Amino acid sequence: MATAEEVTNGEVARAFHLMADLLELDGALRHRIMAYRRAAVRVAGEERSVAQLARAGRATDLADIGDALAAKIGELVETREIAALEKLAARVPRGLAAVARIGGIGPARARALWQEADVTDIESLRVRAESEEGLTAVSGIGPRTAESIRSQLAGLAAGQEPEPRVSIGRALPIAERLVADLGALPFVERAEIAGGLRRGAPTAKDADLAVATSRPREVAQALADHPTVARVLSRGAQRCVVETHIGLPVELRLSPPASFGNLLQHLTGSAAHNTRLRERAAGMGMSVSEHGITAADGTVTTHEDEEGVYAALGLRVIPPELRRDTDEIARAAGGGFPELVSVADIRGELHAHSTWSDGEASIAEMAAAGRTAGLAYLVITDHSQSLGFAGGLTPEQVADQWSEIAEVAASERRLRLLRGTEVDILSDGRLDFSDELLAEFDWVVASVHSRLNQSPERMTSRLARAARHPAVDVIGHPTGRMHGRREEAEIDFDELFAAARDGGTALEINASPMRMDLGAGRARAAADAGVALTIGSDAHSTSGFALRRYGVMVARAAGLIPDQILNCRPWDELAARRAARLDAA
DNA sequence: GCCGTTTTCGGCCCGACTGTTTTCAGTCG
Repeated sequence: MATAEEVTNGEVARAFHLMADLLELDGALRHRIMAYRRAAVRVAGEERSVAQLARAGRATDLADIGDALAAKIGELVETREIAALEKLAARVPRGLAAVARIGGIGPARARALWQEADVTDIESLRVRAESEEGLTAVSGIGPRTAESIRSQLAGLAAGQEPEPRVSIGRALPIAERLVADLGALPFVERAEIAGGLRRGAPTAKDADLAVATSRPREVAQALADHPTVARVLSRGAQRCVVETHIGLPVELRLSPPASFGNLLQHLTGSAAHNTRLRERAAGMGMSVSEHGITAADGTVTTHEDEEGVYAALGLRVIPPELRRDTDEIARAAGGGFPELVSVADIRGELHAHSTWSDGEASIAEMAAAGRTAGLAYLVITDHSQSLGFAGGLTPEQVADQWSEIAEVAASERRLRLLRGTEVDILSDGRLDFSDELLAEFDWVVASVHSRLNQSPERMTSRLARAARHPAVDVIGHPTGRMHGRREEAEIDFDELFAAARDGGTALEINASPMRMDLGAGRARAAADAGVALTIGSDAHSTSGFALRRYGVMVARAAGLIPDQILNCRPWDELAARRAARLDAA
């Protein structure tokens, strides 16, 4: 188990990313920079403590970590510093990396701005851009680039950095509408969403679309003319980039139907996955691109579907959610993958709200919507009393609510309607209802909603205590993260997983796209630790059950099968599980 | 800086588009 003082994998990864950024701005050799980036991704994706591996002298067990980087990890672990990084940071201005991230600048032009115009950060760039000599005196920057930089600076608040990311919950529906409309064009053979949205990444920088057609210019025109599109950013024979009215960039790539599989594979990525795939291909004397696979003798083979692309490289097709450069290529070369969980596998809903607390629909309306969504059972889990701002229920209100649930349940023939609660986990780990009341619910979700910035020790013991409670069936949105708003709470996950496993309590994959919490990496680790998982839509309206799909994306990215998700099982099994735990207590 | 179906040196993933350096480097994905 990691101690609180140990250097985390995230800190090692950040140091390597920073090193790569600074080396790039310093004009270092490209492949040396790539080595740092690659190592950073590797470390960030590692489930074990890299610091402890380093202490054991085994850091080079990790791919992409050689003697030099292992020594730097060791240095960071022992001294909290890397001398080479400090030296570089003293030479290269810290703010230059932000300059390089402005569209159209990049490391080479940032370096030129620094060397030729003394630009060291966004503010000095702003000063220079407004000065008399301007930006065009700097090599590599002409009038067009200078104007683009000025307009980006104008839209940038002081101190703010570029590159906003959009939640998948906002981006995916737009991408689906565009794909449906483009796919309906008579000269379009196929249209698919690709990129991070297809891989189920929680946030997206843009939406990537792949279209098979013999008339690419007309498809690009149709995209440019689409009512959701505000303006065209870039346009060529095979690619068209637009910006939608909500500010989401959309990249459309076009290919003939014969090589659509190659394009879809390429555009789905991830970048790291594609890099690995191409390395494998190179080892086999082949070369992979969006246009096809080139053999050693120069002949190019194209593929209508992704299956063909992977088969040509001796691989089984890899579910998009797993294409993250972890171990998926090795697995695809071996036995392949089990059938991952899908929305159709989910039998019931274990986390939903009504107007009794902060939901928008009545219990009857939620029941009807749940039935329409194909649920066999639905647990109403409104908030508990201390959550005042969300209309939490007192024990008296709970009794009244049970009467209403009984009434609605009596008229529901196909849907089993159940009495649940999302009980608040108080700051010391006690629960917001008495043990006696909690034991009477059909299902209990316990969640943290306040004081998320407690020390790691307190937060861990708080969650672990709730997880050991015999009446708690699942911990809701365990880390509290919300994309773009707050990071996950600092928790000792080994300890939480142990408490959940020993207590027979599940951890939730909360499907709300703003949360998607647990995330894929944590969910995988939980499952590996023997912890059961649930997928909870956290529906606050009748349309909320549709959010299940985001939770399914997380579960698939974690490599989970239906057996590992509790609400893929019939209700009677869950009820028996709960009864056994209450009996044992 | 890493690594070995090119095996301890010499490679390292591929291509579209843009603007500028007038023949191509840089950026981006």
